[in-house]
Amino acid sequence: MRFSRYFLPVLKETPAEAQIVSHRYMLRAGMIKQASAGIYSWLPLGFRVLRNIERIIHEEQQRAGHLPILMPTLQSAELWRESGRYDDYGQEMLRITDRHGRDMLYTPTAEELVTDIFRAHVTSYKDLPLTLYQIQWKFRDEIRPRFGVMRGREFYMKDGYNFDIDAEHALHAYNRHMVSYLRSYERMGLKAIPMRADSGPIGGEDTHEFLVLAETGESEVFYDSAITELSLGAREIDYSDWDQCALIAREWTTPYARTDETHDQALFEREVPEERRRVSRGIEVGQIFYFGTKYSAPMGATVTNDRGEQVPVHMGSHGIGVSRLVGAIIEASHDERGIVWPEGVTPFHAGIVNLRQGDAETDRACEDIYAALTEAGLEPLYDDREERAGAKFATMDLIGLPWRITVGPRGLKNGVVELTCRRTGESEELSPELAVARIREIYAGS
RNA sequence: CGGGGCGUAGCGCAGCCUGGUAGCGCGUCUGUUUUGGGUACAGAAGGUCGUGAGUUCGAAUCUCGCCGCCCCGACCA
Repeated sequence: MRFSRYFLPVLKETPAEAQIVSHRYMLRAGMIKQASAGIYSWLPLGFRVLRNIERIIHEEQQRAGHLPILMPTLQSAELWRESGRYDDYGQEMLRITDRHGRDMLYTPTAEELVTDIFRAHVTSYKDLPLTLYQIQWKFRDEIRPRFGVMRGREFYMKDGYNFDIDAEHALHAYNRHMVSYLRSYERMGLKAIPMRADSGPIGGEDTHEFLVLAETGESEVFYDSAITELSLGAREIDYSDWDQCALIAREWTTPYARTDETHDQALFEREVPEERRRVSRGIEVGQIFYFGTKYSAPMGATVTNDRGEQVPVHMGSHGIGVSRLVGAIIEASHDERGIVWPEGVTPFHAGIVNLRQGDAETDRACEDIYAALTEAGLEPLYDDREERAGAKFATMDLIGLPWRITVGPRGLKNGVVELTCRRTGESEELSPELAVARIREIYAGS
């Protein structure tokens, strides 16, 4: 993409309403524009990141055997009366009346609708296990939206639902989700810690929240520092292997890690040696639940088991805040100059900075690099504006592309360009061909 | 919803107290200049002062209503 043909309205000054760093940078980098309180439009750069996160989640969900579907944002109140949540959910649920006076609502979550789909089509234990998920807009009429996309009223969320014949199978689904979530966050360059949590309005018995450590987090968290050392890395995972999933889940849930909701100071002090105790803040970026037959029983989502009995299915649900993750990643990865995107979610793989726009040789060198990267299946952002070097550098730093190739007449005289890592600030001079090769290497396999 | 604050050019703000018909910086446009970390000079465009009513000869400024946004609290992916 050429900067001159892109829509990237960067701001030099910070809009007054933005309080936290991710919100400030998202506005300054031209990623979002507020439409009203807690509701945002996504501009091209922000939309790219949102799509990248979404893509990773889709890939990891399907790798775990889960099936993507898409359910409507507007739902009839009827199903919600059936589960009893129409009255329970409270003011947070946005209620709408259609022209016939029918009660509708903008979905805050979709247990009812997915259960309705399930009971209409699944009748035998032989069709289990089944896990359906979607990535869809949700609306929760928060009392006080704030922090940009971190606590919007409208937000983009992955929500999944597993249906299993009994508690043991549902437990495997729970573990499987934990592993698939850990993998997803890792691919996004995030350290997200599963923490024992409260179930809130979803209800249920077992639940973990995934927290990204950041000073601006809304939850206070208490954990054993050992947990931040854990990593899935290149481990081969077989999602149909109950033991492997259970082992990984145990690995991540054994060290003490809880939010203020469930924190137990005495247990914390008993279990964790003092030098490993950490008290910090975290951003919730996902949660998984097992809630048994809470919805299946009242809504009649039953199957016939192998003894010919009608039994309600055991269910769980799982959510990842996709739009919130955009903010959370920035909170976890930025410096005083701007965003530092992890390679997994970056809106463009590399930036090309032309230091002497209009100089025939420099222009051509930039075009060649641009073509070579594009040829390699990568998406560069070429800053071809008539701007001074300083302005171009400042923009690149702000929008946070992890790699930058700087091309100027001075270097070209010696046959070199500069390759700079946004995270470390380290630069090296090398030939244009080598610079392209290095970038290809960095993104190989992703 | 309780408490606090704000709404003036695309963005950041001053002007309001003490009414006299709107200004600064950045950005934008034109030209010249400059070119390896937000260049300099000259010129230009751009505002129903959130909105409705009231007071007044006269309202951005005073009064009341409404709308919107932000911050603190109780709640949440």
